[in-house]
Amino acid sequence: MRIVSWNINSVRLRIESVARLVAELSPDILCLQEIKVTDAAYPQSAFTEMGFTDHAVFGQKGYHGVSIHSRLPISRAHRKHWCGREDSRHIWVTLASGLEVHNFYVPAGGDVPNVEENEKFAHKMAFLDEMTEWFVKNHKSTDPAILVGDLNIAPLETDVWSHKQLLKEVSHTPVEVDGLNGVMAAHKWIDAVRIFVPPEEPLYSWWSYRNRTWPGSNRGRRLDHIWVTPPLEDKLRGASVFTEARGWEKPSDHAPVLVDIDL
DNA sequence: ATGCCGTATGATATACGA
Repeated sequence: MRIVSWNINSVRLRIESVARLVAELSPDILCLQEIKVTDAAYPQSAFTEMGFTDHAVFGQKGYHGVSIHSRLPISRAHRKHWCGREDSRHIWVTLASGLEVHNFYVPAGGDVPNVEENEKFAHKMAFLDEMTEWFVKNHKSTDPAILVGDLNIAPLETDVWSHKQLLKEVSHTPVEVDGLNGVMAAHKWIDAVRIFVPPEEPLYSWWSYRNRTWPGSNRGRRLDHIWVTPPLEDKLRGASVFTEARGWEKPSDHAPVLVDIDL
């Protein structure tokens, strides 16, 4: 089974890019973030044409929004609000097999990495704390589960183009990395991509629009992740970032991430 | 410190992204 996760940065604007990705990678499950559209205006028929039979959308006007499309039967879809807000940042499905697939869009966190000076950063940190508590309380790490999404944090030194220069940049500050590692440790989440791309090797999934950083200077960050619980570790067969999509016409600033699991 | 570019919106400027 192949799962692909992609921050699409407007699904309506890039629906043809999604179709191209599906044609090239043939995912069984496709998870999108930043769809930036309401449920009512979501282009669901395009996904049916791509071969997906089951759909789950958690949209929002203008901002955020996440969706899951599957060729395998979805038994239940769930949508959850976080931090007492109405944001659409988390949708998850239970497949007929019992496997859960969680799709997240963690808050970006604004510019200033200080919870007292920056309300957006406080929201990001609170979101991580809630994630930690929620998974411990609501799920068992001994059950097979997959978590994907734009987590907006690059945890390893090799997950950014310059560890030293980004230590005080939101997405790579020590307090965010600690928060993300806390989410992982509490539920025994395993970073599937780093099983196949060694931690010593630089790996990015996002390159800013604001500088001409791609592909020339390659000033990227690995903000997009795929995690699995321990029962799935031995079933992992591959994982990678599909970097070339960042070079397509009118690209998203994020590249897709994919994992193959023997299920 | 700022701009760089891109997206969305009761939009011809503004908020947001990270």
